Amino acid sequence: MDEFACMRDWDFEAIVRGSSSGEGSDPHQFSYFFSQQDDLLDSFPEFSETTRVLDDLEDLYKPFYPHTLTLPLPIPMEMEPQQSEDKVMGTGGAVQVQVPAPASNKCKKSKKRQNKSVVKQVTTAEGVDDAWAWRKYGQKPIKGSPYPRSYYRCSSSKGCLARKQVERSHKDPSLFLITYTAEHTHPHPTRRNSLAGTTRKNNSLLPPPTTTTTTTTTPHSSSLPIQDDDPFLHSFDAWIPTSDQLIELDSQHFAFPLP
DNA sequence: CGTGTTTGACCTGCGC
DNA sequence: GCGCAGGTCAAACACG
Repeated sequence: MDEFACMRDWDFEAIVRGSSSGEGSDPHQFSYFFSQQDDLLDSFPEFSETTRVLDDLEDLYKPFYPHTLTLPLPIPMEMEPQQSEDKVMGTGGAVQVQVPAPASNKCKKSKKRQNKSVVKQVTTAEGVDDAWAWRKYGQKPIKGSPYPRSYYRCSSSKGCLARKQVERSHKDPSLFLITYTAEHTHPHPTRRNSLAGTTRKNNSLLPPPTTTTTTTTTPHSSSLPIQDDDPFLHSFDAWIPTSDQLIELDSQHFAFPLP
């Protein structure tokens, strides 16, 4: 019937609001990330198509992550907010990798805003609240994936350019891939601006309305309705470190320190 | 009323 | 140049 009906069962806000918040940084996450990378690519075919991010990442980081693993943590956070091309950090069971900017036109499929992004892989089991407030501004179905991609921008501060994209792995629905773009231009907020409008109708912590999908599949719609039925909804926010929160591992690589 | 989500339309980059 | 796909805008609406 509605091919995309299943999408409604996946609430991306679960990840947007959720994900890690900087604790539990485990260097082994890096190895996990790369060991999972093939699967990750399978899970996100559109990723392997639209960007060569992960390939680049592997090339870039494989020589480095053993070094990262041996890093004594915590590390004094004294680094200048360097705008490095790529950074690496791991938080709260999630894996984050700063995606290097594609070299000029090397990446054919690269679109705008490829300049600076962090790819973060998280699972639904992860979730610690974070004070970043994200405002959803779009959702699009992604070719090759049954799950739509959601687009969020930081609403903690006006003018903040931080954005993130959230999409779910169709192979392993417990995995989400969050891509951060740009950095927050403001201090980490202690609390949200407001909770108004954060939930709609059938919300959050309610159990899924067993196949009550009021299909509004507009043939040409770029957006798909989703249900707020994810138990992790509102439970946490995704976290993205500012440049001054990162620890420089070498001239190009960074990690976030354990608390 | 302020802030959030939803969603159709529009914009832009890329491949053919 | 055209079509496709991804990314963004903005109006309408929901919620506290």
